[in-house]
Amino acid sequence: MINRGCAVEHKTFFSITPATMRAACSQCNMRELCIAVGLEDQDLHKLDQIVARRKIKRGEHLYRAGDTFSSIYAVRTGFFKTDLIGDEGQEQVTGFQMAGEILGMDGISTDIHVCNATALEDSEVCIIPYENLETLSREVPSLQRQFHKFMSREIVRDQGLMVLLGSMKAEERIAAFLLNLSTRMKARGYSSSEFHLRMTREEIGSYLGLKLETVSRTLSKFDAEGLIGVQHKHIRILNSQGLHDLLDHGTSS
Amino acid sequence: MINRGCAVEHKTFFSITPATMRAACSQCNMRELCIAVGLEDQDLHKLDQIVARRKIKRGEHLYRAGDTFSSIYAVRTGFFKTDLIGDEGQEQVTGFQMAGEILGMDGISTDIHVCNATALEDSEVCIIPYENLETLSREVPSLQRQFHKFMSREIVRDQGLMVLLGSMKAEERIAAFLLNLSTRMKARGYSSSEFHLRMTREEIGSYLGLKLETVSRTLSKFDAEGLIGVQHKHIRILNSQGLHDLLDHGTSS
DNA sequence: CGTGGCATTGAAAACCGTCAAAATCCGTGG
DNA sequence: CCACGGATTTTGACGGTTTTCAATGCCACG
Repeated sequence: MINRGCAVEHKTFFSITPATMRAACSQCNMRELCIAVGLEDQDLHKLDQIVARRKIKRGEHLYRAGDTFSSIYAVRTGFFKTDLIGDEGQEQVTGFQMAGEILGMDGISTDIHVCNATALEDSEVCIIPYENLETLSREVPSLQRQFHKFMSREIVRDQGLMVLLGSMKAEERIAAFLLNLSTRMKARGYSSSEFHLRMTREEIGSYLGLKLETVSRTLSKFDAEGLIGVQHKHIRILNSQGLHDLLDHGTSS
Repeated sequence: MINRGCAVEHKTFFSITPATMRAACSQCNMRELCIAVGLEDQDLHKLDQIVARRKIKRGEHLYRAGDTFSSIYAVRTGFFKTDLIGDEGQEQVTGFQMAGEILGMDGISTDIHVCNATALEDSEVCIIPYENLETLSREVPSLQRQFHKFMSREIVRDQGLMVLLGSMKAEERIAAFLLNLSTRMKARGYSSSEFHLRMTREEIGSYLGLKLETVSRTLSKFDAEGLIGVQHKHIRILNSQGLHDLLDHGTSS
């Protein structure tokens, strides 16, 4: 639906074509954030042999709940969301992923993806076929270690979100969300104080366990208090410390 | 503090003593639920070589947030909780673990445990030293695969909890919790309709993002409606379908 | 038999969700 | 270039659910 222009064929997903090109982890500027972190040159080249790339346009799915699992994906450029659709059709966003972050590890458990992964802007991913990754990580211990660290990091991230959802009030959730985005932008060389939200208020709300009206209201309140500047999807962090203080405070009293 | 009686030394954790005995996965009746599932006999024996056991008394910690990570643990008997302590000291329970389930994978990410693991009854765990597991899983692909599946399962479990915390009302959360416990008891050969809760109302509430009073009230309401029977920590599931119906309903409308 | 932790129950208040309406933005087509 | 329509966002008023505060009861354990 969002497919105007750029009329070249981009349909072949699992062979090397303009759409899915041989990757070059050894050349990638995301390699220090990605699963390739800390690998020797010779091991990077082995990784190059199994990794391909694929472009995903905004609104397209990288995979859907129910799809057979075959690969994990590293975001190279762009922005994704993952979500689950509950029994009655309501969406629950489980994460937002940016460059260097890994998608698809939910599928290893049962060989079927349990969530959807959708591009929120035109994006590019590295495709890491899981069977090949298993094989390669048997001969490259540092790759094995990194892969395990990334799975563990996902577990820790999810538990952090459980704390947020289980014990924080709306203002604390929004503050935590903004600070988290800010930190991740900074780690990628972008401004930590000014960025565009790639997701809707509804998606933010779903992620944080709030309704979109509550998200909107809270952002407006922060704006009125001078903590942030809000213009639609453009956010400026004006008082980072003030947002931090909101977190520590709500839990005390 | 809950250490009266049983005055034998139980202090040596990483050598083979009465407290940490050589395990025998090949003999273990939990092996089909545990990480050893599907392994050939010869591979089971290799696993035996690296696994030890340890008894944990009720109230004792298996590990604490901040501890250096060295091993993951498989629950052999008993019942555990994992929790995080927030910046201001409030507890957030992140999970309850029973026989066959794996603890400690949060530590792989940074080599430091981020959560506490506490025995809620006298328990026994299998200690699986992580370095050895990495090494062995390089030569035993089916073990490698199982380990990855367990990490992925943990991710999927956490995401399910995120859905619960992000979109369910109190009654739905309690119903989901009881049904989840019931299912896991049944998988271990216990009654699915009658069991003892090993945790307090406060721990249940922390896990489900509710206050203990709400947990108590909701259990009383279910009791009054004939869905369950409640006597302190003893629970009988009287109308399993009725609990299921609560789940589907709340999400519609 | 008394103490302390845990659980239950009630009443009031806070917080967030729901419903509703208006405003703004963005892509499309005239 | 401007006008239009749909999606998104903002804002307000109200109501419901859960939390908070408080008091009582129950049970296990010493």
